[in-house]
Amino acid sequence: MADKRTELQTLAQAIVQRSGLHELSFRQLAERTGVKSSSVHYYFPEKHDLTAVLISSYSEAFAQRLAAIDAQPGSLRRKLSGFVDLFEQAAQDDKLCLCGMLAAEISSLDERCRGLLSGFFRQAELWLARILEQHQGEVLSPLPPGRLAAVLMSGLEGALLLDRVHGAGAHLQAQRQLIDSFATGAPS
Amino acid sequence: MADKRTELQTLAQAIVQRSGLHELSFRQLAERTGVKSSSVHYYFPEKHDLTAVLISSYSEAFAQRLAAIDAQPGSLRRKLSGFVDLFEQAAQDDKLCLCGMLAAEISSLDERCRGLLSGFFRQAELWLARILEQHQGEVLSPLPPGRLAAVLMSGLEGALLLDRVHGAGAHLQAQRQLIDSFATGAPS
DNA sequence: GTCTATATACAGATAGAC
DNA sequence: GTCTATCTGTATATAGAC
Repeated sequence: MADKRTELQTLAQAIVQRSGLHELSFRQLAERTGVKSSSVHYYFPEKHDLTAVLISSYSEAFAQRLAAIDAQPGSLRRKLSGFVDLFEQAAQDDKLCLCGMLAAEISSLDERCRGLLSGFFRQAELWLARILEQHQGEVLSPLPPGRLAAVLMSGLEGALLLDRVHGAGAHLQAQRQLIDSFATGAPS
Repeated sequence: MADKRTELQTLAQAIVQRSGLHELSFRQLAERTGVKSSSVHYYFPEKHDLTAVLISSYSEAFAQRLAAIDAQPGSLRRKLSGFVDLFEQAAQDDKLCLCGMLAAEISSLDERCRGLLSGFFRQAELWLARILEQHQGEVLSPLPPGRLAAVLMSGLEGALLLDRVHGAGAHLQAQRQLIDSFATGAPS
């Protein structure tokens, strides 16, 4: 681990993705990284500060992965499959999307964090809508790109949620089949 | 309110649907119903007991609404629209589905509650799959009923989640459009 | 940067009087 | 059934020494 701040942040993110913001405590964070809770407050004065950093860095990492998908050419189906892979990675670690988890806990977030959260979803859906528009010839659906983007984002966040309760990956798999049903493997 | 137990249960359900299990405390529950927290423990000895009752009664009420949809004949599109209405009602109250919320908080549930939660989703998806199968002539989708049921359930739970953050009902609306795109209004 | 020590608040839960 | 009173644990957060 590069430094203590990064170590704390990485652990905090994993805890939120697995168990939620309420299971994240400065004490636990301290114990599991070998410092005292007051030291955690040195890096992140208040819990809202830590939360905001988590959302920001998660959004940034997500954006980079989207850029990586953009970088190499491919069909719509291939690109959307790459998008689903981002969620699959979380699922296989028994995690939710950080922002999906925080969306459920929105009543505990301050205004700043709510804005960052909203930004994450806007970013993801704008990316999806743009991809769908760029490959419109490969879309076998009457839904306009923005609507289809909303369907996919809801579906993927919901699939992560439900697969932890029930179904052993079946919900994410069903989302893949939905995509295959409207995205042809045709020329880019 | 019929009796204190019912009053407590009703309030508890609303708190969980709006803010989650962690925001539900025996103290708050007591204050807002005019008793002391020890009285709440009289009705629900432990928090897990209250949680289990909430899930059970929510599942039961949900099943009754599904039966009401079954009761009056109609096209697939009409029935699925009635299903979405159940989620729409929660959304307009700024609530999530109780079980969607608890799915996010699964790490805080005991085994009994997890089983009840799983039962809720199984029930909902089996109903959807049955409806899709009964109206298979009206389904314009290559996905088998079970898969389509999983897609819809994920999508609706996710839509409730995302609409609270971002979009003012757009995600639920997009789910309705998805349904309209594959469910013909054809004869029942 | 990390520590000790502490303030303050609130959580779930129980004992026992009435 | 409802109360008072209390136990115990944990949370966020801060002051100030080193």
